[in-house]
Amino acid sequence: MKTLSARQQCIIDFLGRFAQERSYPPTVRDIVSGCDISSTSVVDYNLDILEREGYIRRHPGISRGIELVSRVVASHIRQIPIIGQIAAGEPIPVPAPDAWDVTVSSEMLEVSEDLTRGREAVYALKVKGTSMIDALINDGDIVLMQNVNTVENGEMAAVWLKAEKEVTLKKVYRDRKRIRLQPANSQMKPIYAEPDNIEIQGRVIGVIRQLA
Amino acid sequence: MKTLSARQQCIIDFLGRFAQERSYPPTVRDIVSGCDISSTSVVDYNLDILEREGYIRRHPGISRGIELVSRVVASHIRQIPIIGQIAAGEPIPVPAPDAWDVTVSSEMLEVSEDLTRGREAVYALKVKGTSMIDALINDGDIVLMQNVNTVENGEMAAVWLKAEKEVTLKKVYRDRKRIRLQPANSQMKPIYAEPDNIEIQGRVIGVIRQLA
DNA sequence: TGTAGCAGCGAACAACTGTTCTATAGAAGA
DNA sequence: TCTTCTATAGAACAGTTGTTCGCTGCTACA
Repeated sequence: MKTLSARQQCIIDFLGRFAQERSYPPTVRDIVSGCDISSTSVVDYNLDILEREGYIRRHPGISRGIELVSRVVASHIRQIPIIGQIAAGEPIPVPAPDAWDVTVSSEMLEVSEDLTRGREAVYALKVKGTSMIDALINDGDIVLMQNVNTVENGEMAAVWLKAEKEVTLKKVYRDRKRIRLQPANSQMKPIYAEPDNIEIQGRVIGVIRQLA
Repeated sequence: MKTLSARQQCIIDFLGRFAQERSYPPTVRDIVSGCDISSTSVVDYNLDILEREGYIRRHPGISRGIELVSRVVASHIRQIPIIGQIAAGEPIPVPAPDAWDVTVSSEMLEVSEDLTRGREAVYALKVKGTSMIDALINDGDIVLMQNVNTVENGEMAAVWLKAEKEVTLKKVYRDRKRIRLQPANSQMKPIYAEPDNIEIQGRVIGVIRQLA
């Protein structure tokens, strides 16, 4: 990427502002008036350069067919339903099939696609209490979960301990016969469980914490 | 809002899909082919209804001038620059004024407005190492920071300990003469510091962790 | 049976808009 | 001085696109 001329910088800025205010891209002639340029061909000329340098993407022959590539990301927003809470003493709520519906769930969380990585069946839970401290998760945090019944070795999961009637967030490892549940905080010791005492309730794919 | 006809529902869906895939709205004729309609006037007719019912907004005479109002979501998204990393042994990078620029920063993070709460001067840092464990922050986490020099009592801040040449994330309390730095993990003990040994480098407003 | 309203169709117009062509001026280099 | 490259300007063309108009078929209702 070479350095941009003042005019090219102005065009990039204008593209961003325009798309922000209205919700569609500008025409070549919009840019003419927005950047005090006196000919559409000058805009065309500079847009070609900006595309060659990778700042924008053009769609030939299509009106308003200009994309700001750094903003492409903006369209990859995902809405996640917050379907309940997670606490040590109770199993996590199993998401009902219609809970995904945007209109049904009361609270929605908006995250970028690169946090969910395109996974299906993702939902969110609010953490109640400080029992997940050893997973580096505090009271009030929001946990992003994926609705699965099994996890790979080493993945963080919500595990229901049947005998203890307790849910815990741990990294799950299969050691020979037993299951090793390892806290995210490596300073803490793992606990071991019999395979038929645990139930994987979901995979933890992320944590979001809001302070003050 | 009345219930929509199948055709109107199809148009709404198409508007969403189209804007998602490309990053500009469709033309009337795009809708014609996208919804198997045989005349542009039918689209025009139904768009008018959709606008009257409040589902979309139209910009007369402007090509691709159709906004999906229910997807206002896009405007609740904020782009945060990831300007560097935070580790125990080095001061956190002070954001240069132009680091906010979308085109300048290499990596951007997208978060919903309710995470930043409309604050100014917000940036993000990637956590390097496990030295922030007592703040319940792990290696690889992303910390959302606000560029301020002072914080309220009890707020989490990035504190530079001059003598120790170390940055740490703690809740800051002013106790009589000394400053008490309290870990987020309430099981951990606070440390105390002299006022002229510390420098507030920013307020921590959130944490994002991505697993597996 | 006649009327009114809704939904759709096809064609056409006029404005909008991307693109191209020619020309000009300055800077850099041979 | 001549050439080349870059940046700009104005004009024109052709395809794109929003909008309108007349017409048809259907249903409901009196």
